[in-house]
Amino acid sequence: MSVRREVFQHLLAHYGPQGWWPAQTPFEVMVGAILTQNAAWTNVERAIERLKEEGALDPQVLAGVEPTRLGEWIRPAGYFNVKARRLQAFCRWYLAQGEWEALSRWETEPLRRALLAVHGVGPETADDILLYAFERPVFVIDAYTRRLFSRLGLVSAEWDYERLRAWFEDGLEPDPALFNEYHALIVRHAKVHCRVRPRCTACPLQPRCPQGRLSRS
DNA sequence: ACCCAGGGTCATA
DNA sequence: TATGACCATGGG
Repeated sequence: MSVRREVFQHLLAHYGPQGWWPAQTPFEVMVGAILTQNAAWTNVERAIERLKEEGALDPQVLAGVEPTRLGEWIRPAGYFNVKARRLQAFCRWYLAQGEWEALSRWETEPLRRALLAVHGVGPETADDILLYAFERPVFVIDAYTRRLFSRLGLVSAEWDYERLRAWFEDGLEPDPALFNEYHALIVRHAKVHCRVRPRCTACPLQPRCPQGRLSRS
């Protein structure tokens, strides 16, 4: 069994299933993936709740609304002017491609490249969408994943996004449910254990639990 | 007061 | 290709 699989088993045994992505529809996943860029999820929840209240959790509505008004709706998520433009750029593309039903028939690689070509969608956001909205076996790399696995000594801190993603995908079965749970568990471990309990007395990854802060690059 | 949060774009060298 | 500035709210 690969070490990638072992770490997963430890995390799952310790924290249990995380039930990601917390959304009712694939489109809500996509909106959340853009809104959560460098933002706390609790703030994103407020923004999404507001969109629901406004009847605006819909690509047609989001694409057509006045940008300043959309900015007010999503203000709690931070960077609201930037994210209003990103949401609208995404929705225009999403509608032009025929929404989820048409996009779900694309192969994963072309779909990934198309997502990356949308303004405001970078590698992590694209992979969030591929994994959690389209259930494709794509491993999401975030700052927590880098920190955890580099401090475990399993990867180098110098590796770029694509190399890290390939390392995970090459060492695991290409199972969307596995990748779903794994990424969620990494986020849970970073938040609940390393930040809230910095002394690390009951770490599921003993004896080398990674601690410390994320360096702001 | 500072640090961080489920990042990405753009200008510059 | 690789840094750095910039975006902005809310919680600990």
